[in-house]
Amino acid sequence: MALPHFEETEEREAFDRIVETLIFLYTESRRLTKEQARAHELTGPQLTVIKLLAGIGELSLTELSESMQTRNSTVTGIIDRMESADLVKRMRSEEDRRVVKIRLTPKGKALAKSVPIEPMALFRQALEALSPQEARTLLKILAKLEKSVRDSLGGELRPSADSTHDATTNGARTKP
Amino acid sequence: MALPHFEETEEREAFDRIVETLIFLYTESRRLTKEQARAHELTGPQLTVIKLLAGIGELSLTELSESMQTRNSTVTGIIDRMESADLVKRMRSEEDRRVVKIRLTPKGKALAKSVPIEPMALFRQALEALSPQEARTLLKILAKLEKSVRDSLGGELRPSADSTHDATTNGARTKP
DNA sequence: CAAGAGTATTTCGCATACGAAGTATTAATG
DNA sequence: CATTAATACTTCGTATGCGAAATACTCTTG
Repeated sequence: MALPHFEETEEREAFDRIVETLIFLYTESRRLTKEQARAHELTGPQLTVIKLLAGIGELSLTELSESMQTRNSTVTGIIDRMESADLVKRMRSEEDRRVVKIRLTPKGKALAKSVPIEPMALFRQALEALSPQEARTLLKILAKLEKSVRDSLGGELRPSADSTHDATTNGARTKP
Repeated sequence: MALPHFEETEEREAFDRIVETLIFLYTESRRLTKEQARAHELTGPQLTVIKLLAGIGELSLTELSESMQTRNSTVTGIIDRMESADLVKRMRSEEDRRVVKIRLTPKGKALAKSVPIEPMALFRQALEALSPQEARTLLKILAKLEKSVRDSLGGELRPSADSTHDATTNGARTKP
């Protein structure tokens, strides 16, 4: 417990800078995604929905909300607006009538093909500045942080999110 | 240009996971900050404002919005609500009458002292799981990413943000 | 010093984003 | 089989968060 005071302060500064930079990267990527999506009459989250559905075909509302790391009530609104714009349609599941399946309409599919932008493209592009070695190291450290966060959150986490890594996330994986 | 196809795919996967994890860390930290702030009748951004002002004393609206990495119009609303709650007060600057200076009220100061939570506390706490070596490496890689993003954004960035590192950010630095 | 360019904030409309409560449906329990 | 618990969504109210336009003021130039 007798850590030199100097190093402790230095570490605090480093932590501050890490948090700061992380917020910058996230915020700026999001902002640019939104701006680019706007050129195609879409919002950021709507672009994410389109890319997710184009890759997978059909998702329930809950699957969508988990992939996008938001709550169901948020996605309900997004899908409402996309349905009004005829980009997407809702269908009740046959097996479980509580479930709503969401699919692209022809218009939605056409749009998915014509829009080249990936969600969080800015961030992806920035990653190419890293050497493969650095990318691996970054991933390893982030995974450790993720584990630490999940442990400290304990039971508070959304149920599905704690298994492996299949939450497809905002970063719409075009081909699963 | 003749990279083995295998490695290229692998790298894409790694990029996806990095983006995914980053979003997870940001989103979950934000969510918990909000939840904890609520115990003190505050929202997440309001907590950030309070911690920033408690550390520095007085900030203009633009300084606040840069520190929080949001737009002026967003902060106007946050300050409106905080002013209604008597947590903060607006004062016109003497030197430049366009500028609005924002300060804590006595009630705001009291609250700042009684609330132990730092914004993004979850994320800060997770950082302690890293070794000093890992923290240094993470910071270095994130800095590289930040530079890459700033370069590709070019002139699009908010003017003040490209100087050094004084943007205090969401991660309210209590003592400047 | 007057006209125009530039800056700081606000206002407005819209789209997330969240939690709490409500509804419909399915599963679990006795 | 009837309750009760659990799950999937929706609805509602509130708070961001953003860009575009308006307002008020300051700085430049001629």
